[in-house]
Amino acid sequence: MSSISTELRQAFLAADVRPTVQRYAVLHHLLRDGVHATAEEIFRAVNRQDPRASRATVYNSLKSLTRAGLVREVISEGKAARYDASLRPHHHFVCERCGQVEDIAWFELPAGKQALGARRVRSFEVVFRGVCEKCGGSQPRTGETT
Amino acid sequence: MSSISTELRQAFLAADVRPTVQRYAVLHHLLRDGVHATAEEIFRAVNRQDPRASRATVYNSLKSLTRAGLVREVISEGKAARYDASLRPHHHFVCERCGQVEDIAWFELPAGKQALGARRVRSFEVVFRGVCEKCGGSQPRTGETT
DNA sequence: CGCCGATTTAGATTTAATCTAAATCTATAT
DNA sequence: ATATAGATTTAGATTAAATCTAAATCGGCG
Repeated sequence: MSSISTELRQAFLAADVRPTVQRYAVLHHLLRDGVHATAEEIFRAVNRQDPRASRATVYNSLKSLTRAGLVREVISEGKAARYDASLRPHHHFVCERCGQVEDIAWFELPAGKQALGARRVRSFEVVFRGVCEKCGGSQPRTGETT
Repeated sequence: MSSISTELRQAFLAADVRPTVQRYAVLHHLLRDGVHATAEEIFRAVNRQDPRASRATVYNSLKSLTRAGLVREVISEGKAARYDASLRPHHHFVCERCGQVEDIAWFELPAGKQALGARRVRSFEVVFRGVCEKCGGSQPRTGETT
């Protein structure tokens, strides 16, 4: 297994997180296109190859990475929390049928919406809910052959 | 204890949820201004007075009410899910320091943002993250006496 | 190289949520 | 009002998720 890439190493250092191979492995898995994994899934994925990481370390890593802003917890339907890499901002769509969470291209809010009284807003995201394409999506009830 | 109010009874029937006293008690607690309670908190609150509800019933009720759209699960910091009554739409603000979730007045998204390809969007909400007023909020770093 | 504090580890523990099967309740028809 | 069928509630057991513990290891720095 190769060492931690310079690019990610930079991200770790900039975020003041010690770059360990385990943390790297966790982030690496989440970086795979559109993955919204649970801690358990990450644990299994990471342990299919080197370096390994115990369950506790996966949780610890997710916590460090989340605190650092490299990862964030996404809205989840089930009980187990799901995470994704948050290097690029994006919104989310949650399917009410299958529970799948999809990434939505980033867009800004109308000016002024980010000012919320005396609160300091550091980030935001829009969470859409509905029916995904695979579960029915558009075509409300057209083309039904019955 | 009085019976289920006509108003809520209507909401239950319209949503096709059988109006039981336990479900009413759960919703009633969430209706108290700005409450974002966990199942455990609702369980304790409900059991301080009649009618009582078992833990399982609190979970069952939350599930029915959520499916019916009378209640929704809010973004939560900790592990236990939190719920609020969703009779009126609103957005959320999550404090990264204390974990508190606050309601934000409703506003629409710029036209066109609700169309997400072949997905059918049924609802959405904006989740802001940052520091709440009590934890520091604005005044970035003014008045520090050091 | 050798030290110190941060990190990792396996397994136990705690906490949250679900399941089970029997008892009870609600809506509807009589 | 009473009977009936199916939904709901219940206490407690069970499963699943996340955290904790204390010892071993690692990474960065002198």
